[in-house]
Amino acid sequence: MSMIQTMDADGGDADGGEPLSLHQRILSDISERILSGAWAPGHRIPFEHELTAEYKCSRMTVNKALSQLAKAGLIERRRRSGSFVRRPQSQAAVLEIHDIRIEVEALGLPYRYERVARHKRRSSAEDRALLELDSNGPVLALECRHFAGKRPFAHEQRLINLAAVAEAANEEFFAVAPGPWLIARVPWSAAEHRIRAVAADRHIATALEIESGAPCLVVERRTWSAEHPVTHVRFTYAADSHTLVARFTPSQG
Amino acid sequence: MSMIQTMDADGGDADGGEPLSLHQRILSDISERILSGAWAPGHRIPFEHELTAEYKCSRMTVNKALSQLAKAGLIERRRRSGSFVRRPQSQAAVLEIHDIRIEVEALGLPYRYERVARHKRRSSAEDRALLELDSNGPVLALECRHFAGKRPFAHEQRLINLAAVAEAANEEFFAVAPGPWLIARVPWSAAEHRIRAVAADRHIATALEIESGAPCLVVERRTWSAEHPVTHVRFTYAADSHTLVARFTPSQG
DNA sequence: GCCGCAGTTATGTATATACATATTGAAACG
DNA sequence: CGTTTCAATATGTATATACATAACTGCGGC
Repeated sequence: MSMIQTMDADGGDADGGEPLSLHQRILSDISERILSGAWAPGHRIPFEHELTAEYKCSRMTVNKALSQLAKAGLIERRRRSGSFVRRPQSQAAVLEIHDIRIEVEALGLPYRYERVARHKRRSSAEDRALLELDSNGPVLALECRHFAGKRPFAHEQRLINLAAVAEAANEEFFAVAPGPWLIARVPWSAAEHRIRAVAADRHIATALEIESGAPCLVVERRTWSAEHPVTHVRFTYAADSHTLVARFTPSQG
Repeated sequence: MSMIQTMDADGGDADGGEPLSLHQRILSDISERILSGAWAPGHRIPFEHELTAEYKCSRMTVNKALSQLAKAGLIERRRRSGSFVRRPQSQAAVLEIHDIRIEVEALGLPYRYERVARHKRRSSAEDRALLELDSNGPVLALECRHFAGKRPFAHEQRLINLAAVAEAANEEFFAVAPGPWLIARVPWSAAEHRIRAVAADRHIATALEIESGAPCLVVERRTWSAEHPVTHVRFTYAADSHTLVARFTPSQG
């Protein structure tokens, strides 16, 4: 009894070896077999009590690993029946959307920000549609440009709901871009992004110094914090200046 | 002693009440306070032993909740110091990329698939660059169209690595689109997506029945299974036919 | 043969306990 | 006064145990 886990060289595969906890090792062993295809979708993975015997550990430890695999969507657990490898369903990918300064500096180019216009106004019907706002409270409308080197990199059109972020009314946004300013102030938020291609209209074409009608990538983001609409922003990129990258790696717990 | 958890009406907030487990309730209580801004970034959340007293449960139960919050990125845990609300960093969003049939049918339009061309060949240098392939093994190159009603909805150019998916060599892809065919066969995969705007060239313009030079959304996907390149696919959509949607909700346990 | 009621089984959740580990703050010491 | 040491503390991981719950199995009664 007791025995409280010494966990040194046995098992035998003697691979690299930063100190992984046991449940993490179980998790990665199993997910590797699933991702390699050794255990195909539908395959029943060993019962908890079998893994308990294999790894000489308690059921809680095995359970921790399997619960995480289930939450990650790699397996499905059914009482009385066991745990089964799921078949991959919707292709989901994680899209990381960084601050534009970061994007530009990652290209090795100097970043510059310019505020083009700023209007405080009572929200129009169009504003309310973009922000998904009920009341006709005040909003701040901003137009900005982000440069990579000498060339315009992105055009930004933004609405800020002043009912949610009152302090924005006192900020000119000459020096700070509204994105980082909001991130520093609004604690945690949910967001929805819409991505599409458009032809540049005259206004955008001038702002981005491209031809009217040229293809552009548009990323629109709507942001909520604590259920309240905070901001709506539309970024427009010239076709050749920007590519979004999204990755998906199942689990990697 | 024992007491093994009866867990009925106390606490007092008497809200809705589908049967949440205790650690889930702790988790959602805390994440609500973080997301509402009540606990701002940097705030120290109660110690495990304090929550233990508040919820009258064991430390393991509290620990389970806090560990999950840490893994979800909402809090940061430091030994000896406590757990702290993190400040949100990179805006990350989950982009769900469904099968095109699903996308089209979600619009309420009839879906039709058409195979335009199919070539089996030894991989060219360009093929190898797209697939990130080392050897010059055989590949299958496909060109297809997806229709929504009478109009072309998307154009698909695909390479399949026949070293990874040998059976594809025997499939004509007249009736089945390569996407669903592969998903049913390749167990689990990692993927990388690149999204950008382009102007339609002559070939694409003809295929999508749009004007040459019109803006298009391009989604490229590279897929691996068990570290081996499986397929590279480029979908091209006419600007007005398609919008990608990505959502981000922090945590949601 | 069919239906309902146990019993069995695997997972789900929780407890009390034990020991490991990183970190901090204060006491002891040169 | 600065440095080293040490104990206190909060989290990290694991154990053994207990009971709950869902779902499948088979048995018995009709």
